[in-house]
Amino acid sequence: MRRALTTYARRGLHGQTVEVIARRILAGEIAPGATLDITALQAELDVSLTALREALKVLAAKGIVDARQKRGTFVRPRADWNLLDGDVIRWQFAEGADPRLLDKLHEVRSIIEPAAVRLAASRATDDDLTALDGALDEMAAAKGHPTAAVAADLSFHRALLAATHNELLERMEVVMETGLAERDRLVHGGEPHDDPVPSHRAVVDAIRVRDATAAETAMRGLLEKAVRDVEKVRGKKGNR
Amino acid sequence: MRRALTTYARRGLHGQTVEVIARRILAGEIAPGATLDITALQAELDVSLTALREALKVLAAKGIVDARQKRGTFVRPRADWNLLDGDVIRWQFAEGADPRLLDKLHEVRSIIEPAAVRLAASRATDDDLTALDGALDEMAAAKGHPTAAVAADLSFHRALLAATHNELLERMEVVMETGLAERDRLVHGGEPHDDPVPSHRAVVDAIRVRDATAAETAMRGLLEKAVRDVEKVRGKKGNR
DNA sequence: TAATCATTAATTAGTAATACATCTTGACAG
DNA sequence: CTGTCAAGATGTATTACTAATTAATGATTA
Repeated sequence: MRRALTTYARRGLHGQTVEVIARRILAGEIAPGATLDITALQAELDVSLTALREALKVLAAKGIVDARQKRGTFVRPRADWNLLDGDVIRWQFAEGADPRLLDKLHEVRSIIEPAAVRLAASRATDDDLTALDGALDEMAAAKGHPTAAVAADLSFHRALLAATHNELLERMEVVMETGLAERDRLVHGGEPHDDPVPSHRAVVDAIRVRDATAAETAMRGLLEKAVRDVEKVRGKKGNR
Repeated sequence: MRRALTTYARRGLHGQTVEVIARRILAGEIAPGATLDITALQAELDVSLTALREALKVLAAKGIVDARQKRGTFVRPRADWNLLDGDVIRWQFAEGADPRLLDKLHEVRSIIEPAAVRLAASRATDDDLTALDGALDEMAAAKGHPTAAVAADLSFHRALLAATHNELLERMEVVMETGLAERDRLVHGGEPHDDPVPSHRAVVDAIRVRDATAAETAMRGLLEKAVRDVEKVRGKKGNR
């Protein structure tokens, strides 16, 4: 059930190096098109050239930087970044994040999930349903424990995507994961929430009886509630 | 307009090393869970340890391998792979590809694109429409030139996703790109095709007049045609 | 005996110095 | 004005080494 938060290995000195450079770029501190001063970075971060290069290879693999002989290592245009990469999404939230990112993530989620429940309704196996029930139990048990509630929410949505039996849809998890967690973080601290279990159970029940339309409707209900929750918090905090 | 095919830098000896190892893993030659014999690989590919390690960093960044001290470098379970990464998708098609991958890609496409045209209908700017018209022109000019036709098709779908003004949706391009290209490759060689321009123009026209429903309908028509084309070819070739 | 803690060994992580390959720039010739 | 070639800058790769991490093993102690 437990899952790694990052794809690349974050262990060791080298992992920190990746994080530091990535956050600088993602926060806009180093702008697209700018060439990285390798020697300065090396001195500042106090790492060897080899270690630094390995860190940059990770960023290159995610489309963030590119190294060209004689021209240097530079930040690629944002259009080339692998925004569907879990690490890239996470780094964006780290600092100076565009608040609209959350809306964009939600937009993707509200495209994927209604379609996903339809597929789940036609393809879910007994194991999938067991996993979904498990997530509901987890959600019920998490009442009053914000961290556990977020984890349960993620479990539910993961189980749902898994029930589509389409690997690619399943991996959309990374897009939703951070958004979901961020939303939960934002929303918590508001008034105590109404029990999320019934609304989620409605989705599972519809999948169980293979009623795609009912499942989709129930899911759209969840999505609308998510929007209302965020709007409520934003309104309170005076954000637009 | 031209765009890099890979995200990581494929230049140099190192780039080849990544490709070789990636393809072996993606083709199943090195199974998930297996530990890589670094020294053997080094000898076989005739590269230095450093170069090999940098290549492995690229794969690590895409969630394909993980290196743990004392335990070795091993292939991560497929569930951890960044399947939404353009390189990973491309590598899967390279050899021994699961034919169902194409169906999965199409499934994602048929979820994303109808939703995308709805958004495009409400958000497309004049520039977006110009880009779409340009893609239609390209498509018209490409008549009889398979390669150019594929390129034009890709331009169209890219312009469409761009018109949603959601970066994340825009990056779904990588998921569709390879699938689209692969489908076109598969389908060409069949009988001469009917002109694709009118059906695509219908989508653009609906977007221009901001008729989301008409745009969605037109898009679903395109998607169904895509399915029929592939089925026709598969039936002919005796594939199931 | 069973639990705990220290030792060992295997393997990746990191350093450093150096040589190599290749791309860009710009000079020069046609 | 255009193509070719040389120089130099800079990323790429090699080598050899040391450090850190951790699974497994064995010793010690309750």
